[in-house]
Amino acid sequence: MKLVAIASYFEGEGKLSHRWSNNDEGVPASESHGQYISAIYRHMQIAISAELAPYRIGSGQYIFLMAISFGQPITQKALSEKLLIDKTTTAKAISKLETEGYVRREVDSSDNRYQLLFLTEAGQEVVPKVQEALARVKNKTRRGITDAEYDQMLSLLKIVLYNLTEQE
Amino acid sequence: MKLVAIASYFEGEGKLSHRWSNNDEGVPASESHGQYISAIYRHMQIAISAELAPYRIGSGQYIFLMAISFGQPITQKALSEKLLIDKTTTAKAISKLETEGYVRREVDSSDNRYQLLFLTEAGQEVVPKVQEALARVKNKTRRGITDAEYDQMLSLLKIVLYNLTEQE
DNA sequence: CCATATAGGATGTTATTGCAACTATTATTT
DNA sequence: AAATAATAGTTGCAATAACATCCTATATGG
Repeated sequence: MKLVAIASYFEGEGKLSHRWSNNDEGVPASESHGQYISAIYRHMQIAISAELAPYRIGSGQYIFLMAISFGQPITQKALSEKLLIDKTTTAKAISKLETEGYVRREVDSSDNRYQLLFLTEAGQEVVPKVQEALARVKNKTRRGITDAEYDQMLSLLKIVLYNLTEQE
Repeated sequence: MKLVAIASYFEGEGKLSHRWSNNDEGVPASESHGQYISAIYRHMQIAISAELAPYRIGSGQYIFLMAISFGQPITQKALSEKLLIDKTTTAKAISKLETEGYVRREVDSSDNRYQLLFLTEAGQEVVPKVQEALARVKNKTRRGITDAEYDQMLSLLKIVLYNLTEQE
């Protein structure tokens, strides 16, 4: 896939704006974050899939692997809430990670509804490699952005997410 | 789907940070935009799907409808490049819009490989409604963000997208 | 104690998306 | 002019993700 032009259908013939080509009037009021969020999401999926292919981990599974490694054991329900992902999506991602041998399920003996999730040995071993791969993608995509700007962007993204998920 | 907790697996037990709960040291270095981009993307898809359901337009089609309305006629190839979307995805989205009666295909007589895309009458009529629906989602999600901050966020998102798509 | 409600997961289906491979048309090369 | 390249689009397949629904286990109300 050749990526040539802009992401905004509001900009007509314009090219993807880089920092230095932003005009002085700022971003047009008609522009929306949605288009950029969407394009960034899709292309990050592509980049991460390529990075993690050697470990047979897809772009739909790595977040769960990382979350489990952060605080195991954890239940699927807790994962879903933490990552704001539907519980059925979580169930299927965990199944794949289990099939690949990275995650182990164990029924909580105090409440048989719960399945506690642990990393296997293979899981423990692969986590650092996944972290490195994710860091590579992150560093590539934030080139030319200062720490302060990056922090600001994250703060704003958090507000957007909050507005999307916490309202009425 | 109940959305309760945080989006970051780096934050442990923390809750989704709102502007006012950001600590003074700023965002931890380990946090990444990826998780927020992903969550925002998925929840925007949900919100937009709900808004556009009455018109039988899915979250995968509205961008194409808007882009066609912006500058018709246009080819699928041009749409794909403009929106940074794979051409096969474009083909399928256009098929749906055609089935719903919003878009019309016409072979370019000067080069039979091209199919020029136009809005139908129904398409012309639905576009303003789609714009309103998108504006509702946009306005909801940018509550509490000033114009200047929003502009800054878009500028930074553009850099991220540029880094993802224009590098080697 | 039993009926109902609630909670955690699993399964089936559908929509979005990208890749590989293909067809058809135009452009280029020899 | 014939063979080969390149271009626009389509089709088949697989992965991600959500919704509806169901199952099982625990909690709660009568």
